[in-house]
Amino acid sequence: MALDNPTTQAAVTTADKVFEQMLHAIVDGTIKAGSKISEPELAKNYQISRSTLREALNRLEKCHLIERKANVGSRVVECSIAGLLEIYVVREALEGMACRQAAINMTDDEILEMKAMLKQHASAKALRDGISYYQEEGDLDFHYKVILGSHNQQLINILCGQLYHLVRMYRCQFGMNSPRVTKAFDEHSRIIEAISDRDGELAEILMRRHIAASRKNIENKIAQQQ
Amino acid sequence: MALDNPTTQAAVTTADKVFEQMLHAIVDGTIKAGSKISEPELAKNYQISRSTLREALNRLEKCHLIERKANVGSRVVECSIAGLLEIYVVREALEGMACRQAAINMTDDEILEMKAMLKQHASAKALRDGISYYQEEGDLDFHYKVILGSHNQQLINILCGQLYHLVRMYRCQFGMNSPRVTKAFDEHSRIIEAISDRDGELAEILMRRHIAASRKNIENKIAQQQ
DNA sequence: CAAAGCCTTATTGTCGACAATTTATTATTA
DNA sequence: TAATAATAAATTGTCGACAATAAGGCTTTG
Repeated sequence: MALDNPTTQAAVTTADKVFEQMLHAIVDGTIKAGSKISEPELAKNYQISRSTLREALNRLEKCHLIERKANVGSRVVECSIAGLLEIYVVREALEGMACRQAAINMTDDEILEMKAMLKQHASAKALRDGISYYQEEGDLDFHYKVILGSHNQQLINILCGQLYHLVRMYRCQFGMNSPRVTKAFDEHSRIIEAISDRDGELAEILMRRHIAASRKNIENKIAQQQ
Repeated sequence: MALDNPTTQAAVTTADKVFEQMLHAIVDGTIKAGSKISEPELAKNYQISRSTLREALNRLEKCHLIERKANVGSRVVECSIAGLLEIYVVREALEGMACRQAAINMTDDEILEMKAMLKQHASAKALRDGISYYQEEGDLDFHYKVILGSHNQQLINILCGQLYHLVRMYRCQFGMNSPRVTKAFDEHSRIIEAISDRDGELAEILMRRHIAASRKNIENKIAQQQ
């Protein structure tokens, strides 16, 4: 499945399974943003012990999806405009660098794969233009592939392991089917081109612009609403 | 104390205290890099239950200081040249952006504080030139202040909360008293100047060069040794 | 003798209960 | 009545024990 996280290995332990269930629930808002987490209640719901639940909570905390205070408890993070913009700033820096590294470190096979993926997205886009949900998945696919292509384990961990869960949460809860799909698609093409040319400097610049454009798009939307 | 982490609140629970003890032990190599962690053994050493120890281990995992495999156990991370260079790449991207944001978001008071700190470092440096341990602390102080000055919670969490423990670990275990102290000091000055001028673009460029210079310095050292 | 399979041992994952702390409620007092 | 103090309830932190899984040593077999 497109949105599965390439850094997480298959869930073997029950804590892992509960973690994944809660992950989805938090991302899609079933467990509401900002809500308090009651350990006894959730443990009963999932029919597990509190120890196991706490293990799952620790994994969620690693993704910055919940926050814990000693002797007080856990809360799901809030989704605020300010928080969203903060994430964009981090993404601009990190994915820009990931893109530069990808231009250096990607294998030729990986580049071919990316081109194929983009071609597939192109036809899917032609098919159902405007409907953006699949495009959103495609967008994440693209960004994942670039990040993985950096071959930098730290970058991969931070971006795919933690930050992207938050990104998905915001996309779900703020319902972003942006009108940028077509433009974003072109930008993706040029980025792949730069990577293919092994031009790390250009690749970084293009990726940073690509993400900054998304951020500005959001900022404009907000400005309009007010 | 200079090296204390500004993002971590005072340790109240015993798991917190054990976490801090293990943190120091791992950073300075008392608990060897790459070594396996035996839960029963450590629990006995610290005279706590395994549950509490596991809580501490989870915090260490959040800092990427240990790695866990399901049903197998935890290991302290290895310190490799490749791993160190990976961190520099991430720092170049993130601290560069943090510096840009600091130029935008720092208060005038914070900027004054940074200037004062630098002046203090200058006198301390004149006093004991060449001895770099204190300078290392000063260096971390400087970088911390810039990161905090970004006023971006995500940046602060990633850099101060996780990555900097690893940075300190590498510094301790690879024993880096680089001959770059003087040069680094000048670079710090120029960065603060750019921030003071509210020139985010320049501030980012200077910080990226500053970190890239450190990375290249290491790469050269390695190249010489071989 | 080497390799595969089984068994023993040790380690990790999970559970339920108790202790410590916080939060909510009630009672008291100015 | 409002604010404070004391008390009760609930929640989190910690503990020790059991179950499930993996690692190491042993036997067996080709």
